[in-house]
Amino acid sequence: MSLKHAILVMLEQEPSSGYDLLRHFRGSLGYFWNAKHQQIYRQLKQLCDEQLVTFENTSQSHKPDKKVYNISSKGREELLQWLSEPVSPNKINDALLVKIYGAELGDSRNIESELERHIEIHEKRLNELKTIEQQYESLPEDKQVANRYPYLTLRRGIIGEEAWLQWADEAIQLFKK
Amino acid sequence: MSLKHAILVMLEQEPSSGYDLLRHFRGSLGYFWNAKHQQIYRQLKQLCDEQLVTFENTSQSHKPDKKVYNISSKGREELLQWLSEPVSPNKINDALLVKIYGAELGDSRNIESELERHIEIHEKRLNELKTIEQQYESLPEDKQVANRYPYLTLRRGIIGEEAWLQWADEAIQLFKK
DNA sequence: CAATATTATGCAATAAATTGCATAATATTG
DNA sequence: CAATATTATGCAATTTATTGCATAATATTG
Repeated sequence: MSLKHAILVMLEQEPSSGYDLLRHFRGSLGYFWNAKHQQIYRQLKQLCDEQLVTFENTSQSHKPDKKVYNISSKGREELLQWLSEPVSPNKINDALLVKIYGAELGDSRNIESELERHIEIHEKRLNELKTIEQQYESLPEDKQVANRYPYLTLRRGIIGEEAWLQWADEAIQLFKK
Repeated sequence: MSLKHAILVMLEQEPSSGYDLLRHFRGSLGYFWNAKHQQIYRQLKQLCDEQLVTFENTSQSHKPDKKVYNISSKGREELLQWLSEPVSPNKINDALLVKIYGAELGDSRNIESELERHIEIHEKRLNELKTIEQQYESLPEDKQVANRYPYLTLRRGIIGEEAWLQWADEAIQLFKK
């Protein structure tokens, strides 16, 4: 499980509320980790129990109160430990590919339109990522250097989405035959 | 959950035992669905309970008995139904990227060697997939046409792995700086 | 001939993720 | 001004996935 560590990595960068983390997961970091708000809030509570994070109640004007979480020194230790351990490569469980695998059975036009729907989603995603990349490229060099590792994860997203779309092109051509 | 449907899709192609399915998942199909043997056996039992599959006990000479599962007509219905429903795009939860995101904190040489370890795994995987592709390409045309949809999923694997390695190249260059 | 790998199956416990439910204030759009 | 979206939080139940344990026969390699 790395939701724990994904959260710690983010808190290390800056103190955040559960909602901040959620947006982070949905936005720029969503191309490498996904989590629902229920999962995040629960995980934050657990991290509190394990004393890996602390929090402060912050009242906001005209908005509900929020809890701003900070990584603790114990949390930083845990994170460093985890960073030094090997992780296993990503497992792919891709329902769309299961469908395509079985396309002979079903209505291939239906599956084709499903594929087109996915293409739109991936194109949108790629555009979002490229926008973030442009923002990165317009940063002064020192800030680019400071963010080179997070930038690498962005590159993974871009290269991954481009490859996905390249594959989808091949797929569509086969469906059109 | 699509393990259910992944199994049904495979049983639709040919009757298999739990162990056959496991090898299928580990081998040619592993690039789009992963499952442990415990999960497969349990799922097969559930599919039996739901009457989506049937099975026959087959005794083998010099080997333990096995149960060969068949998709039932009810199972085929269920599968067709599922094929017509939309699925949501794949969620990516990539622990390696979490690590790279946080590489500034940890020992970057450590993370670099971790990356190299992953590169070897992905290179091996790509070679396996390309071997399968060559086998496909040497099939007579009618068989190629018959397997064009499963072939598409193979293409997804190849394009995906190539893109991964392309990204890893970029990443290694940055670590070497 | 001993160790290891492969074929073959499964239960039980735990961990993780998803889904449903629940609240509540402000902001925005039509 | 009503509807919808956004900000903000969380519990409970269910579903899925992983890990540990367990067995047992044959095949292969050193």
